[in-house]
Amino acid sequence: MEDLIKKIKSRLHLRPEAEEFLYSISKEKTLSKGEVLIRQGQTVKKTFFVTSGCLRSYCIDKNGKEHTLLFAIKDWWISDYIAIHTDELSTLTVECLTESKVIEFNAKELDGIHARFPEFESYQRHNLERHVVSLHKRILNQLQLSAAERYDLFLKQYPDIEQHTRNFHIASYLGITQQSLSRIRVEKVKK
Amino acid sequence: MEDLIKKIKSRLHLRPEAEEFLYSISKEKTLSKGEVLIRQGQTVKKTFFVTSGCLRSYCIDKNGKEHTLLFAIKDWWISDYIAIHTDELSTLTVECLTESKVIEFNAKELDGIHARFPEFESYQRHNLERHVVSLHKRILNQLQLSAAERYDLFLKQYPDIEQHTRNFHIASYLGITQQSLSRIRVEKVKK
DNA sequence: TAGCTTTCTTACCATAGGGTAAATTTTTCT
DNA sequence: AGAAAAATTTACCCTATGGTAAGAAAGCTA
Repeated sequence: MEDLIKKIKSRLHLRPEAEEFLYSISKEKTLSKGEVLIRQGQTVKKTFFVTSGCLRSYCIDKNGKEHTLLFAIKDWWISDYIAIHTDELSTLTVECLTESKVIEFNAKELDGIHARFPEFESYQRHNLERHVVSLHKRILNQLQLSAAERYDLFLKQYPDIEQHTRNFHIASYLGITQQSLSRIRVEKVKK
Repeated sequence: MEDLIKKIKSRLHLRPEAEEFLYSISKEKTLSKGEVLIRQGQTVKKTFFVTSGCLRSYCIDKNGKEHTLLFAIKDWWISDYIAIHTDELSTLTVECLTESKVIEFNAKELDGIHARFPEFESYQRHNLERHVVSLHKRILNQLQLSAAERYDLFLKQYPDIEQHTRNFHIASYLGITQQSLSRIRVEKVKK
């Protein structure tokens, strides 16, 4: 929990009452590899702040293939925000890729922080703006880069994620098969 | 400008002073087809609310190919949010696809509305949350759907956009060439 | 309406990446 | 450590999409 408090404090004066509120609605959890926090098709009420380890969110398409939306490591949030903000059933599964520690929140309760402590509004707005920017960039990269270029960029942008993931997770994030990724890796070594 | 005021009022009690503030920092513009509002490589200070017509934002890759990030029609906002929120030069070009009317804002000035009228914070947070959801969905669609499926979905989701755009614009949004889109359209008719 | 420009279609061949399956390597579990 | 399971690599062929180029259609402009 200290990690989250520290992260918030780096950008916001955190009143003791607000800190207390956060403690009162959070639950720290240690998860083992393979554990599933949210399962496609169920209702989603929770959101998670990662303090160690690595998780990913992905969907399973009609042919049973997995497509990774997001990896989350230390200091990232993860959930199914599509489900949370549209009140639909989850389209995503969130699973643990390594033993991890997370802080669990009920998303609605956490959202209540904005009404109680309005200073969180602009903090959260800023977080969302940055998230939007990273999504815009990802879409543009997907449109204009080859698979090999996307892989290079991934390694450069997220060196800390690669350590925790299997290649087929990365492939499913890049939008290619693991066989293609394997070929790309071979070509890289040759150079 | 009434369109924007109306849109805001549908979700927020808009104080007269806030409405006045919006008027004081906005400028209505009529644009002709082909006009460029933001050009790749320049600094970006403006953001636009569309009241009629259609615009798009796109980047040009190292081979000169265009990739469309967004179409904007009535009641949508458009700018280069990557540049605005990272203080970098624009990676995007924003151009008019048809004669259009927009309301122009200086992005920083507009941002000041949150400090002056804090009720806009949660309004904007909600807008950003919905935007994030649509971007998540777009990424997942890009990962799991074929080009033909993405085209069908585009027509279904944005019937009002298709009227204003050329096919090669849509192709560059879907991540395919206009020749491929042409083939897909032929196949659709056959069925 | 004619002429010019842009967009769309079609055809051809090229290529990046996919699907299946088997062999190999790595990881996990006991 | 050794066995079992999972992941990766490799090979083969296949398919969706790309690139180029030319002709047809549509849209603009005078």
